[in-house]
Order: sequence, then C-alpha cells, then structure tokens
Amino acid sequence: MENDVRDDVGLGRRSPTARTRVVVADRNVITRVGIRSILERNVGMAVVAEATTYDATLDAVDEHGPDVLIIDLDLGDDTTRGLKLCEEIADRFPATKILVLANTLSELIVVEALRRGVNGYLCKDDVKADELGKGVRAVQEGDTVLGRGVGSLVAHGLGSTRGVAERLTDRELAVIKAVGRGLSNKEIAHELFISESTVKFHLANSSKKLDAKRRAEIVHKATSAGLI
Amino acid sequence: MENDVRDDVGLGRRSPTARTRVVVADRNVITRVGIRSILERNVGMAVVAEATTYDATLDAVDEHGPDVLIIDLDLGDDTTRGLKLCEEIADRFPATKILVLANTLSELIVVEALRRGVNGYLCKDDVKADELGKGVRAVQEGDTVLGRGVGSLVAHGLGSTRGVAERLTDRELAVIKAVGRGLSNKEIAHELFISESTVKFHLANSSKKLDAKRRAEIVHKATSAGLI
DNA sequence: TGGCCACCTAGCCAAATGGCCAGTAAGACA
DNA sequence: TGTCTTACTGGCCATTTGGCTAGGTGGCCA
Repeated sequence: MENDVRDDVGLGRRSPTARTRVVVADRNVITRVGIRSILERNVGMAVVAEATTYDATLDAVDEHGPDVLIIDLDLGDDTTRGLKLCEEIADRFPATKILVLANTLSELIVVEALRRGVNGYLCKDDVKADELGKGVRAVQEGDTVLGRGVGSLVAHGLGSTRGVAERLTDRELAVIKAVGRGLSNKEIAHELFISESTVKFHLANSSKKLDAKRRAEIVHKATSAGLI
Repeated sequence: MENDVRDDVGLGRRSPTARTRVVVADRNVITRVGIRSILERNVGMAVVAEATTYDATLDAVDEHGPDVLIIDLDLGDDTTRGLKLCEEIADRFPATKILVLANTLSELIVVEALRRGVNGYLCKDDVKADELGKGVRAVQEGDTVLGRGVGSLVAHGLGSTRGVAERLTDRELAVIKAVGRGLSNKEIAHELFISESTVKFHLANSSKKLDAKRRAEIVHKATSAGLI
C-alpha cells in the first residue's frame, strides 16, 4: 500500500529527536542495510552501530549502550556462541533489550534464547516491513515479542510433557558433527579419544534431547537448527 | 502465502537515465529493501519489481523484461523449484541475465544452477556492498560472476575425477527426506509403497551422487544444500 | 531397433547401530 | 557429608544398515 522506500540511507546520522537507538548485528550487509532502511522510516529510530562478529557486537553495545540490539544469532560458525553472547549482554547491560532476528525457526534455539534473557524473537522470512519497527518498539517498552509461528512453537514445546529442547553439551555436539560427516562410531571414538561406547552414550542422550529416533534425524535437526 | 503477487513498489519509478533494470526475487522483505537501497546508490540502476514467490517472479520477468533478475533460489520449500524456474527464464527470456543470491553455499546447487543458464552466483553472507552493484553490471554485460569461494568450489568440483553433484531424482529426494525424519528403511518402504530393497537402492545411489559414506552424511549434505 | 535412464525387486552377509544393563570418576553444590 | 550432573566405559543382543550381485519394467531418444 504505502510502501515508499527511502533509498537515501543516511549513514547512521542520528537525528536529534531520536529516542530509540539501535545496534544491528548481522554478518550480512544486505540485511544490515535493509534493517537500517526500514527502521529509519520510523521517526525516532536510529541505527547507531553495526556489527558483524560476536566480539564487535559486545563492543558496540558497550560503547553505544543502545535501547535495542537486533541480532542474528548466527554470526560465526557456532550459534551457541550467539546464545552465550545474548546471556552476557542481558546480564551486563540490562537496559539494552535484545531482539533476535533469525534465519531459521528452531524450537531448540528459541527456547534457549528466551531462557537467556532475549526479549523478542522474529524470523527474517516471516516479518513484514512494518512489523520490524513495531517489534523494536515493543521490546523497548518491555514487552516480549514472538513472531508468527514462534509463539505457537514455544507454547507447543512448553505444553509437552517432556522437558523439551534441553541444551546439548559440547561433547554431544562434537559427536553429532562427526556423525554428520559420515563417520562411524568407531571412527568418531578414535577421533575424539574416547571409546565407542561413549560415542553411543552421547548419541543416545542427544536422541532424547532432540526427540530423534535415529542418528540421521539427530543430524537433520541439529543442521536445521544451525548447530552444525 | 498471502503476499503472493509482486508488489510493484512505486518508488522504482524508472529514471530516464536508468540503463539497468532489475527484478528482485526474495521472500525476505529486509533483503529486498537492502538490495534496493544498495543498488539505487548506483546511478543507472533501478529495481522495477519485487517478487516473493516462484510464480510472481516469472510474472514479473515476463511483464518488465528486466536486464537482470536477482534471485534467491529458496523462495518456497523446495529449492529444486527455483532451479527449474531459472532454467525456464534463461530459456524464455534470454535477454534477462540471472544473478543468484544464495543464503548458503552448496556445490550441489551452484553446479546445477550454472548448468541451467544462471549467469552469476553470489553468497549473501559474503558479498560486500559494492560487489552487488558490480555483480549486476558484470552479468548484464555478459560476464559470469562467481562470488568469493563459489569459484573455487566449482573448480574443485569440476577438477575431480568423478562426475560431481549429479542431480538427485525425485524418488531419491523423497527417500532422503524420510531418512531425515528418522524413519527406518522398512518404515520408508511402507510410506512410499515400495520395497525395503528399493529404499536401500535409492540411498546407495544418493550416497554416490553426494559422495557421502553414510545416511547421516547424506541427510547432512542435503539439509545444508537446502534440498530438504 | 537398441541403448540409456529412472525406477523397482530379491537375497546374502558383514558391519554398524540402538537399547538395555551396570558401573567409575571428577567437579559443583548445599 | 552426601547428592547431582557430566563424562566416560564395558558387555549383551536384536535390529538396522550398507555393499554386493543379479535381475525386472517402462519411457525416451537417436
């Protein structure tokens, strides 16, 4: 309908009336520019810094003390790192609200993120242009925002009898990665300097946590969740 | 998908000096806005239409006859569909050059895309802001552009002795999807109304094509490639 | 017409996997 | 102190798997 795009992406020039200051963390330039364009249509919103790595994100938040951090958890090769970063930021900078903007929708990640103090979780492919600004404003005001599908996913998870989507240990993750590379239990045991029994043990635990019947399903779920 | 038709965003009003007319196909608003912002910094480039589905993409190309189509193959739940679309466009509209802008880098997809007449392949996370404009201009002028890493991937693939990344048949894909859901061969056989032997046959073929040793690796590679 | 391809089936056998049991050891915590 | 969690190990046994050989069909194309 209205859909007038401003292409004059003023590079982070903060307007004097700006009330909502945002830091964007995403490894993808196109996405960063897009978010900037969309947010700066909203009066009173300004992107004050961009970051492409976990370390840079922490620095940017520390330096600018933004109202909202928009972050894609998948900034490196390890989403777990992104989760830890959120925890740290929520802990050290409680004034900065965190809005996760994810590529994929994974129960595993959503639940973990919320547990670690994230204030909102949107899925890139699902948000409409106006929802991004609304989401930023909502988390700034203390609401928890969950994008389309995310809410029901979480509700479904929490409603289930089992303790869903428990966190995978480092060891379990290492084994799953090896399985994804097509190694046999014996080969994995050799590579990780543990016994074949232990490999099976970790896989059995992973199976329960991910609610997967077979190793192929474990790999599929872990891959979809961006864990490997 | 409610948002099925191309929204011919008014802003894309073609300036009289515009020489490169671009259609952008991506399900993600943020990305579309980002691409638009970046391209329209370049004098002589205009985004004349956006599309979010395969059908809308074809319509947009048909209607606007752009110089370049920037497309994310993953517009629906089936990347294969995106590949077929490229083939059709390359065939029916040879004047429109196709630049794939992918989320993930997969040898499988790259090779298939090039085979089907795609003129360029960039990886979203790798492109820098200026490279996008350069890429568009390059494909428009008839060059083939491969992003960082893409080239070496292809070279590596083609250099190998085996016929790499052969196309998976529909049946093989169906079996792989089922494996990813954690089904046993017996269960898959029952679900697809074929015998267990046939399931094993398809998996063995998939193994060769994907160069995977075990079913878990097949699932991993297929998942990473966006095939399932 | 013959050849190629996708697809389907069968059986055999060795290896890998998954589920179960019962343990040890180290560090955190109250 | 005892209890918890995480990590690790072993053995047993049924099932699943992967690799092999050796066939079958129908469709498409030169």
